[in-house]
Amino acid sequence: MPRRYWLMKCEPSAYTIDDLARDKTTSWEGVRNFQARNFMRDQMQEGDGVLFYASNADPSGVTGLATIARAGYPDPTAFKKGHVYFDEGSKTDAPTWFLVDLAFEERFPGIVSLETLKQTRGLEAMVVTQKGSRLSVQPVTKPEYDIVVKLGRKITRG
DNA sequence: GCCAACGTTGGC
DNA sequence: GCCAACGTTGGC
Repeated sequence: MPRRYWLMKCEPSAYTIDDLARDKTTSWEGVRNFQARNFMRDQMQEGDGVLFYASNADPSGVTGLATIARAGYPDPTAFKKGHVYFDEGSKTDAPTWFLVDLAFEERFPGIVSLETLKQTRGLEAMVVTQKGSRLSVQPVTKPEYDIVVKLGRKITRG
């Protein structure tokens, strides 16, 4: 299985690339969307590349890189009664929700803004640049990933 | 804070 | 199985 590439969104008020740099690894808990769940449960493999995307930010955009440190496994927060991510329908013997672990890889010197992504040739088909795209876990092609990495390392400010 | 676009739910 | 109503996402 060749290495795959992904984009994962998070609001800065919840978690940032700096938090990940500090923590080294984190569990991507709380995703409650079936499409995103399916990617994490069925397709993500250890070592896959991740574009870390800050949504609802100023500006929104890719702030760095991570790798998948652990492939999909049941989201423990779904089983915790009283937890914000608790889901009564998710049973330990038949879990509804899954997550992956991320490992910090790189923090870009600036943000590759959504506007930049939209204006960059080769990224026209990226899910995140499509109008109304709300999916928080998205597949990214290797050419797209490479272009964003190049942009991220080049950019000098947010 | 607004609101368009989207996903989910539930009545029928 | 349709679809209106509702809640959420996320750019602006």
